[in-house]
Amino acid sequence: MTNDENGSLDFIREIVERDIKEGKHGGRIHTRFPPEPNGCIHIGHAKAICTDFGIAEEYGGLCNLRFDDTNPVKEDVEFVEAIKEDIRWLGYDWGNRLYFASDYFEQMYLYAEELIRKGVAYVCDLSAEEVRQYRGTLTEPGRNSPYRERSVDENLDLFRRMKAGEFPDGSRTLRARIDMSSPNINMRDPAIYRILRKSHHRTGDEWCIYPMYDYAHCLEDSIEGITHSFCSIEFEDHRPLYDWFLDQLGIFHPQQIEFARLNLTYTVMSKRKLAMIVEKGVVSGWDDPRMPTLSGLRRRGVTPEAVKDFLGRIGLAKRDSTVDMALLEYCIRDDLNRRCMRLMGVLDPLKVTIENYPEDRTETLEFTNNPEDESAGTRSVPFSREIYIERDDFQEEPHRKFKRLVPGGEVRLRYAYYIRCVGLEKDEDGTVTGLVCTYDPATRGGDSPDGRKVSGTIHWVSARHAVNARVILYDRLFSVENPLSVDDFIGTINDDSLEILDGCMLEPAAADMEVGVPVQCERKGYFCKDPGTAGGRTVWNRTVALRDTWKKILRNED
RNA sequence: UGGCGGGUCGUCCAACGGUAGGACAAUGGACUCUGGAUCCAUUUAUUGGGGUUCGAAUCCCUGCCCGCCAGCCA
Repeated sequence: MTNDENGSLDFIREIVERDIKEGKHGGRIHTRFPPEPNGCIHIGHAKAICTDFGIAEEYGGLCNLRFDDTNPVKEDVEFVEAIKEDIRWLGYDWGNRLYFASDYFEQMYLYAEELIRKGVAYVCDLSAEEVRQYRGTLTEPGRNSPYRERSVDENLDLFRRMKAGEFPDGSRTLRARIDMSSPNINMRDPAIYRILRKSHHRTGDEWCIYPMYDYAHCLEDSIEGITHSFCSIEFEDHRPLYDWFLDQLGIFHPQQIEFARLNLTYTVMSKRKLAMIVEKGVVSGWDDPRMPTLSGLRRRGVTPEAVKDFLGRIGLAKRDSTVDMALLEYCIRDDLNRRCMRLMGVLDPLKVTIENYPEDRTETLEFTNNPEDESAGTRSVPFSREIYIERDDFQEEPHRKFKRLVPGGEVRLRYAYYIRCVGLEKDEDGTVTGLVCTYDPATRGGDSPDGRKVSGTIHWVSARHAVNARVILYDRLFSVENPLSVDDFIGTINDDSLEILDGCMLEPAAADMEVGVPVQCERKGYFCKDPGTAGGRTVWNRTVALRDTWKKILRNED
């Protein structure tokens, strides 16, 4: 993500380059990625990760990983390891700079006492409800708290007793003393500390007061010597507060810069909403291959390179936008096309008997592993009298533009032989249950010596050698571009987002494929082996389908 | 209706006072032992109105539209 598709710098990199040029912070670049450990990383977070880590990398700087764990009621250790794994998967390294906001609780407390001594923070006894009433509204100024004029000594005494656990949860807060009539509601004496008796995943019961985000975050950045603090656009009107705390304390002052978060069509990108569909069992978990989470994409077979390519293409700006899922799919195909080994896999098998091929014979044919990459070499694939082809590669009464197998017609079996359909078997319902074909021995390898052409080439698998597997087809999780445009976004879930196919027939090489490594099943799409199994058979996830021009032809006829 | 931030092809991003360009998508064609990939071509945009200027997407004024903010969440 050096720059965007145009070769021009995004506004953040412009700022960074200017700061380096002007020698700000001695030309030092130090960023941080500050996740709250309360959910899994999704591709929207990946945009932030690639901005934070990517920019540090590009400009010879450092990026810290810091868990922003200031709210023990929402956070959980289980997410800490998962988040670290996702960042590593993207290819980033925080070295020995793994931090937790909770590491700084003592220092933050000391800074708070300093604010009290300066007369810019006070202990307020108003209840949460009262605070709300005093705050005013968007159009009306707030009113000063009756506790706003307490003396420094009284505030200090009260704050220390808050810390000592003398007061019940929620009974008091420490607030910044700024301006209750500020048009920016964030500046209307925001809370700095709340009383909360909840065991913290790292500090246990050491604290019963916890700092609020606005107060904690700027301090965390300052303590770590962060030069550029990137965050999403909704924090823009928190920036005056970020700056205020730092200025009051007179400590190292990082620059907060906001950019637009990523939205994608046909999905949702909020931890809360993703958590909801996990909890409701709409998907199998955070790593369900339909989820926009990094663990979901990974399980589906998407590579970090594809994700990073995508992120590089969408750019970095302030205006809110919704990127077309088709672009992500393009990036995935583009990446996989170049790297993936090809395999023959028949998803909906139709048995073909080649009547002039000896019953007891098996021969070995050489297949190209990847036409895009000669170094990928070749492999041996067995051929025999009975094979499977894709059911929809045969049409008894062909569409006028159909180029595959038809009664009496000839087609090429990929890298094998020309075959001609000479008969078909049907059950009592008239459903085709098998085909009888003849092959031309002279076309071995797939070329005819007489130069005659066939209209199409289809894939196949030797019946006797096939690996029987379950294949799961995934589609977009939601049926509408913007699920949040309706009241009940759960109602727009795409009922066809998952399709289980049993009895799929894969060529023998499939058995040797590693879990999670995507391959291209020619003419069908990209697939990878899932960690799970079904009835002793392997399960394959479809990463993404190949572009399907045939489907488009049919669609455009309607 | 208070504040802050935004409005450029269908979508995303450029153009930083000097020819509005790229990518994806779409459409048409070429090629092809994957109806894949590749290649070529085509369609489509500066939020309205005023100004400043030789010249405005860009600067100014003024409408309009969109997003965010009234947690003791982050």
